[in-house]
Parts: sequence; structure tokens; C-alpha cells
Amino acid sequence: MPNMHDVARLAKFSIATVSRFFNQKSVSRDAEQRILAAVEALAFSPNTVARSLKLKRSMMLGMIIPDITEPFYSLVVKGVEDTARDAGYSLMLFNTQEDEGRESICIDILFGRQCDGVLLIKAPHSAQHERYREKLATRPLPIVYLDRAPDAERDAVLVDNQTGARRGVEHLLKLGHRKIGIVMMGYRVSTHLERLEGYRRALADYGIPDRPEYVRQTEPTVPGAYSATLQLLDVIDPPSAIFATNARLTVGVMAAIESRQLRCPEDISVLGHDNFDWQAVFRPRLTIIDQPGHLMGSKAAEVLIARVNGTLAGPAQRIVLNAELVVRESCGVYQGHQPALVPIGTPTTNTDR
Amino acid sequence: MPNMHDVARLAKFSIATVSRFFNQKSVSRDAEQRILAAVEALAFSPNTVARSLKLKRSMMLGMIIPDITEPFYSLVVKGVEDTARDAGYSLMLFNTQEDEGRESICIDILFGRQCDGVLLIKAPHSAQHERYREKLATRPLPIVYLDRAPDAERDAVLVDNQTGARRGVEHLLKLGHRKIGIVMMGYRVSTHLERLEGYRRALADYGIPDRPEYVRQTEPTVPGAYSATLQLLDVIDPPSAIFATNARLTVGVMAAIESRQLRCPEDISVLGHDNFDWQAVFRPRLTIIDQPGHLMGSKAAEVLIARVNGTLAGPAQRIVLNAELVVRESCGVYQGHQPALVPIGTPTTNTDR
DNA sequence: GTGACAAATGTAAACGTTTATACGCCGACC
DNA sequence: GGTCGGCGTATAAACGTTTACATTTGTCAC
Repeated sequence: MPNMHDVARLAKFSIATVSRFFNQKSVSRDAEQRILAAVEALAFSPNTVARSLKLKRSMMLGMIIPDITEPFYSLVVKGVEDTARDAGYSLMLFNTQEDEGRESICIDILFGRQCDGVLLIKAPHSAQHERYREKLATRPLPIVYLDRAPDAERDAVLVDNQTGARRGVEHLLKLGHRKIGIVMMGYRVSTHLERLEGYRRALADYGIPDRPEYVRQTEPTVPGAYSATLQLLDVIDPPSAIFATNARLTVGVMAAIESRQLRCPEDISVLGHDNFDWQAVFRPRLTIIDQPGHLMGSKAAEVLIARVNGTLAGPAQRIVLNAELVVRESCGVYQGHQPALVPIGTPTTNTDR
Repeated sequence: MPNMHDVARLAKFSIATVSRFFNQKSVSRDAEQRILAAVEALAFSPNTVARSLKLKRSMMLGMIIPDITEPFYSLVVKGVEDTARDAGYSLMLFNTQEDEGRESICIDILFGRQCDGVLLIKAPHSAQHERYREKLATRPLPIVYLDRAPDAERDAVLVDNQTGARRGVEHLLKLGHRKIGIVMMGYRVSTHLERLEGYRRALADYGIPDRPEYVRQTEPTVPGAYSATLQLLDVIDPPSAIFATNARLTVGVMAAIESRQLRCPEDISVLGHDNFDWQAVFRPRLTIIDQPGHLMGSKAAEVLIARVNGTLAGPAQRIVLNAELVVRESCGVYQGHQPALVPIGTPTTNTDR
């Protein structure tokens, strides 16, 4: 493969001039033409690796996510890629399967590759978390947290999961539900913990006591959510509504409900999570909490790029996007017997916020 | 950031010894310990960029796909990533949105970055296709086609779309359907063209003439498929069954059917494409043609890696995986009036294969 | 003690860029 | 005519590795 020297030789200019030509610095009309001709003749293409080595800048971003197969994350990736590309960055992708050990390896790889920055959907803490944290501290590598923020030390682009969940559960409460279950991911992932917190606050607003047997944790798979839901339905006084904290879990919940021949929303209401194509034809039409995945990705990329090229300095930013309640049909009015209600629409004023 | 020189200095060994240590070449017990100590003390991590420059090998693969947001492709990406990681390769991801111009840019970037090979889900030909093809020829960059094979010049890992479609349509024919529509992607993408061909062959096997008004091409979106399906339903003698050639189109078809208050499968049958989580709870349960996405990705990565490290030489390989018909409920027995049938299960022997 | 051989280590030249520094040239200005 | 500034260009030194080749050290047989 030809290099700049070859081009310079053929164009009868020095390599410096060729380099400057490629870096949009001014060269004479004559130089431009001869270089262009040489480039054409040799099919020369500049070596980005050498460039990165010299410049200590690779124009490459890393993205570490739990699982590209989860449609929500693929939306986020798209958002990142779109704005990274516009800024001239390429993207290196890694899946961790929620394993912090793998995450750590990915960071090492990216750091070694002189990657300019990392967008990170953090895996839950592992046993070696502290060691990993210390190692990270020694690496001057810009990282922006996405979706989950395990600490406030770095920039983060998040969704207000708590408020989202709270709105959703409040919607159920207004429909008269008082026995509300939740099927959530079992790993200690902040997004799901926040959704749990939102669920609890909404209940608290209505003076409804917390029932531990209504909270089911499971691995983030359809079968996992399926059996978690069955357990929920087998409780002595089963819930009249279930909140599922992500798209895959929502599917599992619906599957379990159907297996018990329950109708939704007549027999049981379901509040789902995330908005996807197929919901256009799913019946009952799912009432869900919708997150702006693409926006989250592009915002995060913006922040990271600003850090990388120094446009943004100072303390860690925290951008919180809204999660919206999309009311459709899967949450219905509570039909069964129920105790006197706190007046609808006037929850006890919440003082804890 | 410390480099090998620093480590060497601190360990009181030459840089060559340090390098050898990192490359698993034999060094003395003493050297190992002092180097390890120095590495620890300096928090040294080797610079992969410099390594790539010297070795002309980046341990990096590129993957170019139409759209990561399409669940089928994200499955493929996962397959690629899984086997690439096991072999020590990282993955660089690009979306083209089916635009060959963008594809060409991605190839340039990857080539410049000394990427070792590319997995390519080819975008349809653009006006500049020939120029692009010529440029590609000058670049000694291993490429493996995935999912679509625009030519036989390179390795390709594919699905037997034609047979898959043929089996599916045959299934419809056996159920008595004679008026079968197809909603397919409008861009000239080989997978969809092959599915169309399979559809045609199945019809031909049963001696059923081709009806151009039953073939609807659209962009690969839900709204696109929706209106294409409405057009199909508005034909003078509308089809009693519809074949949708990918997951997103399947959703659009179902949406259109529902908007016309038609029941599936009683009023109209639907043969869908691709298998996903949500189909577990979708009613009617979709009869689909299922492709092994993850396997396709990992096979392709295997082939590419074998090419890269020279394990595999010789002419272009072509690996064709099976697409399976998964019979569920969305295709029902034809209910309406229909002409006498060719005996079921004994199609006219096909001579054209 | 010597020589032969293997193992461990060191030296230095790449790999393909960028860019600080220096230089040459030309026209403008006094 | 000399000086100055500006522009275009060339030279050469990095950037952080790997590795061919040379050198040192150690081991063992004689």
C-alpha cells in the first residue's frame, strides 16, 4: 500500500506538503493538482492509525451496552451513531450482558486503542467493583453514563424513571386499583430501582402500604417475567394491576396473564414499558411508559464530544429526560370490591420531595 | 501517560524485553516480576494504536448494516460480536440506512483505520455503484457479505430466502389459498427479491398465474406496509392471504387488516417473517418464516476471521443457512369460493431447479 | 579452563503520519 | 536598495510499539 512518501515522491513535493494538503492547510494551486494526481494514480488513502498515534486522538468513540438485542438499547445506539457520525467520529460497540467484568475488559480495550471517549450503560456492581473503580480513576478517559448513573462523578444522560413510574402507577390508582404488583429486573440496576421507587412513592401518595409480596424481581427475559408474574398471581390476595419495568418483561407479563386465561384489562390491568412498532397491532393496546431512546443517545454523544474537544469543561453534567405515560387500553377501571378510596385526583400532598 | 520506555526504565530492562513480556515471549522470572511491578506502579497500559501501526494488523473488524434498529439485524450483530470477541477482535459499527453512498464512506473509514476485515450487509446499488465497485477492487480489504450477496466475488453467509418463501407460500396453497398477495420491500434488495422469487415458484408449482396487482413494493416501515396492504385489499378481486417479507412489514400488514376490521385468519391469512419475543403474546399467533440471525452473524465472523489470519484461502465461500417455516395460527384454511384445486400435497413436479 | 550452545537481553530501525522550525522567495514599503 | 512580512515548502524529530540482529550471560561437557 502506498503511503504519503510515495505520493510526495510522485508529486515531487515533500511529505509535509502532502500532509498539509490532507489537513486542509493552504498549499499552492500547483501542489494541490500534482498531489491530487498522485493520490489518484496510486489509489492512496491516508493511514488513520499512524495519524492517531501522532495526534493522540483517534476520532473514535466506544459504546458499551448490556445487550444490543434489546430494542431499547439499539435505539439508543442509533442515536449515538447518528450524532457521532455527524461530528466525524466512528463507533466501537461492545455488549456486556450486564457483566461488570466484561465491562472492565471493554474499557481496557478502548483505552488501549486510544479511543477518545466512552458512552457507558453501566453493568451492575460485581464483587471486583472497587478494584475496577480504582483502575478507572487512573485512566484519563472521558466517560458519559447513559441510561444509568451509578455515581455522580461523571456526566450522565438519564431518564426520569422515578417520575415516569410514578405517573404510570398514579394512573392505575386513579382508575381505582389498590393492589398493584410490579415485575422488575432482579439485578441491581438503577433504572429499575428508580422505577420501583416511583411505584412506591405513588402508592405512598395514596396512603397505600407497601406489600413486599407484590414486588417480583427476575432476570430480564420473557420466561423470567412469565414465572415472576405467575407467582404474583398466586399470592393470596393477588394484584388487580401489574407494572412491568421494561419491554421484554412486559411481554412476559402478558404471556403469563394469558396462560391463566385472564382478560386484560377486564380481569387485570397491565402498565408496560417502552414503545415499539409491534405495539401498533398488539391487543389490548398497551398503556406504557415511553422513554426517548434516540434522543438519549444523541444527547449523550453531544456531551461526550463536547468533553473530548474541550468545548465543555467543569463539573459533571446531568441531563434528565422525561419519560412519558402513553395511555392506551391495557389499564382499565378497577372492577372488584375495594375499600373506600382516597378522593381521586387529590393525593395526599407529598412532603418528601 | 506512561509508555513502554518508562516501564523499561523503571524495571531496569530494555524496552525490547518489556515488549516481549507483553507478547508472551519468554523472559526470565526476574524480568517478569520487575516488569510487572513497574507496570503496576505506573498504571501502564500498552498502546494498541502504535502496535497496529507496526504490525499492520488492528484486531478490529468493521460491520456495516442498514439499520441497527431493525431487530433482525441487531441479532446478527450480536452473533458477530460474540464470535469476534472470542477471537480477540473488536467491532466497529456503522448504519447505512440502505444508502450505498454512506456505505462507501464507511468502507473508506474502515480501510483508513487499518481494519482487518468487514462484515457487510450491502445497500442496494446507487447511481455511483460502478465507481464504488472499482474503488473497492483497489483496496485489499477482506469483506464477507452478510444476508445479501450482490455478487459471487466475495465470501457470503446467507439464508435460503427463496426456499423459505416457497415453503411458506406452499403452506398457504395447501390451505387452499389461490389468491396470495405479497408485501415486500421496494428497494432492490436481494433477500426480498429472492423471497418474491420463492413466492412465484410456489405459485408456479401449483399452476397459478402471476398477478402483478398482488405484488406490492414499499419502503421498509410500518406505515409503508400499512398503505401497501390497503392497496392490496382494494384490488378488484383481493387476495385471501398476504405474505409479508420482513418483521416490520408484517406489523404494517396486520395493522392494515385490523383497520379494515378483517379477522385473521378467518377473513384473511397472513404469513409473516422473522421470529421475535413479542410474538409470544401476539394474537393470532403468527405463522412466520424464521431466519437464524445469530448463527448467520457468527458464521460470517468465523469466515472473515479465517480469511484475515490466512486459515482460509481459495475461492469465495458461500454458506447458505435454512429459513424455517414456523406454523402457528395466522394462516387458516381458505373459506371462500374457489376453483377446483390441484391435488393438495402433490404439486406439479418442478422442473426448473 | 575452554568452547559450544541456548537463553535472555539490548540496540536500533522500522511503521506512516504531523508539525515545529527553518528557509527561500516575492512584493511592498520606506 | 534594504528591510520586512507573508506565504509555501522542506527537513527532521517525534508518536509508542515490534523485531531482526547483535550481544551478553549461563550451563555443561570435555
